[in-house]
Amino acid sequence: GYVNWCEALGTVLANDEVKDGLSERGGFPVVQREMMQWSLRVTAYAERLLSGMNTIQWSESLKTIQRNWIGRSEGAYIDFNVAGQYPVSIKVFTTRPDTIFGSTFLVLAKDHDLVAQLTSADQVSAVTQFAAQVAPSKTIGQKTTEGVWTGSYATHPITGDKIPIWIADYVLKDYGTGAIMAVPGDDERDLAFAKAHQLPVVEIINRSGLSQAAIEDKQGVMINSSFLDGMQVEAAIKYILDYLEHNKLGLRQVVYKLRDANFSRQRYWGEPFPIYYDKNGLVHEMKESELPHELPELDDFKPSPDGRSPLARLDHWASPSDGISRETDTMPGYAGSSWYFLRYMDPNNQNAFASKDALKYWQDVDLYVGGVEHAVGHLMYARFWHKFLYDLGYVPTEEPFKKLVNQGMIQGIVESLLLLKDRKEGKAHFISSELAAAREIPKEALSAIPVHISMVKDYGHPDSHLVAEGLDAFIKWRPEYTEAVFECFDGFYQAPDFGKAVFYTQSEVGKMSKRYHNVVNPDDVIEKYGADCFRMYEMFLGPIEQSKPWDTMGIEGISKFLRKLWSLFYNDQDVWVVSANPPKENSLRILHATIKKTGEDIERFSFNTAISQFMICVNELRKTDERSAEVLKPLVQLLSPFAPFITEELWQQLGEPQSVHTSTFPTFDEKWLINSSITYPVCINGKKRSEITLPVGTPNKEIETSAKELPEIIKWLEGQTIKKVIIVPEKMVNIVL
RNA sequence: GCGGGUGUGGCGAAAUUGGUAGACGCGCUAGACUUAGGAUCUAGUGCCGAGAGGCUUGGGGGUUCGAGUCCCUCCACCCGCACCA
Repeated sequence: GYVNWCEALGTVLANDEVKDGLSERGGFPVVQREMMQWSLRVTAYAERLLSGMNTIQWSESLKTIQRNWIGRSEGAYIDFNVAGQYPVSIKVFTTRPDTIFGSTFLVLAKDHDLVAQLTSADQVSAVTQFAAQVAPSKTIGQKTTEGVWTGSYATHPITGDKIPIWIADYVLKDYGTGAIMAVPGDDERDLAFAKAHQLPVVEIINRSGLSQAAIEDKQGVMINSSFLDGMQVEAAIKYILDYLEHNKLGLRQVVYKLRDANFSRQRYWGEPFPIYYDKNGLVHEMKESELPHELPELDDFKPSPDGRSPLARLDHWASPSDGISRETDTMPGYAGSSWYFLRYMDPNNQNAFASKDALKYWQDVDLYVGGVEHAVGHLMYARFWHKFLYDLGYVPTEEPFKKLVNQGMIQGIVESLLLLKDRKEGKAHFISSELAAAREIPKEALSAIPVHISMVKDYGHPDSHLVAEGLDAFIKWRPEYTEAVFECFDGFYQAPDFGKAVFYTQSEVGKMSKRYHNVVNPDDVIEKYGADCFRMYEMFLGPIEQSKPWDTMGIEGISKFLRKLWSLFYNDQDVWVVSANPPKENSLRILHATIKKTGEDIERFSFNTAISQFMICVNELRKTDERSAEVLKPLVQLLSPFAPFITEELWQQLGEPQSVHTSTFPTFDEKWLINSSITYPVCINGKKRSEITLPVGTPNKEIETSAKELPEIIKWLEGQTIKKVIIVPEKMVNIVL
């Protein structure tokens, strides 16, 4: 069949590897090309890939992306006979069979198989010319009404009317049947096309009385539709489907956008297929005794110019004996990524990918953390693959990934110099962002020229700016601006003398990208602050699923925290200060509160709040001068998933022979969490005016009396009548006036 | 156009079940120590106001003793899909 061929990459690609007619990797043009290829029948699992989503804990957005990709629609096939060419008929797909009486013409994709046969002699030149137009290969986002008449007519299956058959760009060959019955009375695109080519329009749905109902909404009453007249749309759909099926004019059908996935690549690096062809070209599987089938050694990995795999050049391998040839294509990357996690369950097994026992024990992947960019590629194929293995009885679950969390992207700050679009005396005129704001210069009058963040002083700070060195570096980097003037608060500066210029940059949150020259290399951060600090800061930035900007300055907060933590163990003379003395009550209270809070936070992936609790805990412990091992040991254990290196070091210094990472997470003791008194906020009409601390178990009556006696409250109550007093146990007091 | 999501201080954010909005951190301000400070420590820091006090979770409305949280409505931004019949 037809496949996505990318000349530049020298291989075919799966649909999810093609975006807007270009290869996702490299952005090279991709064309349709007829080739003999292996493909995975993912479509056979479309329905189960959809229904399975109800059983897994994935984000709604990710599920939606997969649902859109599968693209299920329920409708019908309807046959239209071609007038004068019996028994030729055109099968169309529609989700709105109820609108059949409004169908005034048919439209085929221009590469539909019947086009040549339907084209009349006098239309041949028009049709071939139109078909030959390099289809603005998926004219991105643009609707078009281009098309031509084939010269033929179809017979309306119910009314028997003759309706013209057209070809047009807006009907796609690879969706449905590649042919539609156009209903300009109820479809925007059909209507636009009908208007452009003066084709008749019949209203078939009365929407009067319906407010602003969108044209696609399945609402309204049928009109001009013979026996359907007067029915509501939903009822009409059901009725006409029964009618079509009963009279053998059509068939209920569900179609999907999802297509079978191409599984052959003309590359060296990939699993070779355990397949060979005999002299008649028939396909055979390799015997199990011949497995594993491994890639042969090769010196030159480039594809051969004829579009065949590099393996095809290796004659003795490709044709091991007379009349026998091997499959020389290899499998795509997603072959391995669809099941590697199963192998982890039993990595040394020589007989199977994993033993029954291992599979029974491990089952599936409990938690998968990954980027949303895999939504329609890897994550879809892995689910398909897993269901297939399940059907064969090789895995115990239908879904591979029970719970999935999409981590957000770390963004960067884009630092730009503002350039006035109007040049000053013919020279480029840059203006400090403070000045531009003060003068209220509109955005349209300015271009933002991204500047490399190494040139910016106080990068990430609100006052980020360039001084003389930065400006020098900038014009050296962008010589076209050598002559430019830079307007700062205290006047104009120009090369070569930037003097004491302070030129403020515009700072915006955006992607970290080479294009914006704002990529922060983790290696550099780790070099300066250490891996623990880097890791913790990434967790501290915000909720895991949210994209958030990297703020270089903020990392100091975590760095300070780790130094404070260290200072609980070593004083500033680097002397070990941990003692075996028992801790005081307050230390135990904060420790156990921290065990509880961070344990719960970890369970709900709220790492940023767990870290904030660690900070509170360390700050509290530092206020005392006790350095009790009884408190510090569990603290090190709590922190070990967050700062694995520093905690391992401290753990050893605490005299533990085993790794902290094999120790068990501490448990909290409820008795250290119970308070003897409670501080109640006292509100008047829901606004806090005072507070009062009372022993636990104070009866409501007493709470109320005490609250009313507070001086601030007395003041507010003066001359007012109390309507009621609400006391929420252990929470608050609200006096309603 | 359809679908998903997000709007809270100068910034990143917290508030888990309708109950003290702004925890924690950055930044900023003042002070201490210091030859020095881009180190450390202390205090302050939502906004308006001299103060009393008022205002405040994108805007407007509602339910409630009480709303960031629930309901209605509008707006802005981000992401995905997009001629899907």
